[in-house]
Amino acid sequence: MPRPQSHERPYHHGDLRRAIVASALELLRETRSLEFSLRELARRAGVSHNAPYKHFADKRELLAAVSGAGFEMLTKLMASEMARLSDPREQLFAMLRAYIDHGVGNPALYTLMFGGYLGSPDHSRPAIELAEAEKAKGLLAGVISAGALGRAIPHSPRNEQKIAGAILACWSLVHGLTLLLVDGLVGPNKKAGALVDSLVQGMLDGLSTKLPTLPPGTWVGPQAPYR
Amino acid sequence: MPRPQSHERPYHHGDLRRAIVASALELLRETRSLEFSLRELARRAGVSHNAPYKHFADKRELLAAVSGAGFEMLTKLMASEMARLSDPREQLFAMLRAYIDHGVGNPALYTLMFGGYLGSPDHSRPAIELAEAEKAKGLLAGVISAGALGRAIPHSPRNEQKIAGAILACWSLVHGLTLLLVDGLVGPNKKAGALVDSLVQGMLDGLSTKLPTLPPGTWVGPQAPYR
DNA sequence: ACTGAATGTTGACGTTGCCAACTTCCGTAG
DNA sequence: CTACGGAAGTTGGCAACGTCAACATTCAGT
Repeated sequence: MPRPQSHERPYHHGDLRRAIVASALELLRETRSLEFSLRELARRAGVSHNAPYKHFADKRELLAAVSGAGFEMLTKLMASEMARLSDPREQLFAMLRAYIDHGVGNPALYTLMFGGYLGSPDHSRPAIELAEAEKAKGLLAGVISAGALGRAIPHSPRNEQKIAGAILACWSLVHGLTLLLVDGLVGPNKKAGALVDSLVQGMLDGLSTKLPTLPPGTWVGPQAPYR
Repeated sequence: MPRPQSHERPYHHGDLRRAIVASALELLRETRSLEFSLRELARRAGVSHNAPYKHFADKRELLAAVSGAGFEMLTKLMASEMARLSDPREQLFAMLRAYIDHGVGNPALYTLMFGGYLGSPDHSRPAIELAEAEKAKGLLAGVISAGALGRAIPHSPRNEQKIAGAILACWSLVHGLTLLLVDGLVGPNKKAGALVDSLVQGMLDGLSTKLPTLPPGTWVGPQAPYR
């Protein structure tokens, strides 16, 4: 009398963790909202409302994993865009466009990644996220170091600070623009590609001639936020 | 038998709406987290858990009001910083610094304002917010139009597009940088002022010589987001 | 074959956002 | 002056949520 149906629902899901993260990504994309419940994810995966706790200590931890997956997608996207080109300058542009597309194409995910959900109480981002975010930034840094600024500013120890400045400037610009687009504070965003092109173009030209030197003690990378 | 205490708790609070928004701002600043409950606010105001519903239809509406208050504070801050200077260029720098300070000094509020909490289902920001955000942007636009780009690009119909580009670039840069600082993805942020100075400096110099022309059809201002 | 660790389930608790019905108070029309 | 209608606040209830504790099932290694 056990098993009226044959091999339905084998008690152990097999790969719940992945299934849950996948469902979360799906939900984010579909609903464009980040207010989904842990229980809903469990339902979608066809398990009980408490099963996820065997894989995530917290809802927070779940969100961190989802965010991490988002960063992973982002780096993959940027890397593949970049791989099709050889000129560093063009690579840079392609990457930045990909960055924006990723954000605009999946606003809820982007908001989760950068919206500061995590790091509320102890204001520290989960390690998973930081690692993935670092990779994304590394791509940017690589291309810029490789000469996206033109040969006026070659990559040398002497230019370290200036290059760091350029990286930060690019990242900030693109990050901010993406958020503004996603928020609908600026538009229309059909032409986001062309938009960022012209902005970055102008900025890079400026940076190449008169690059900002970051104040000493500033570095581009993660650390304890606030204060 | 009514009124054992004298005139304690006069049943009608007097100015609940304001009190609630104030409490919310306080909570945001204190806890640096945006996960507070409507009921908690009611408790703080010394009213029942349902009183707020006489002033806000929704929690969303409450949050929108708080966000609006945040924009109001922001414009006030920027305006007062600006008023103490006369050179447009210096005004611009002061404003941008103020913008960043506002965000870094109150991360939870900033995240609420720009984190895309609102606009989930129908993806439209509450009107109150949009209006306030427009004012903030207006200040920026004013200063830039007034000549912050130097006399190479005076304010004339011919330069309309270029000026719009500069506004967008500045806003994006500062917005993105603020978020990165708040998120702790970049640091340390003690020197945020100097940081933005050098970045904007470089960018403006670049923009002044070779200003991006925005693709036709792009405008800087709110509209329906996504897609 | 036995056992311990993974993994999933059931049931419960406190809290939350919101709804409905009731009460208290104030301004104002008659 | 009084009656009354609506604004503002209260009480109680509901379903859903995040989380905890206890229990069930399965798998892996001896």
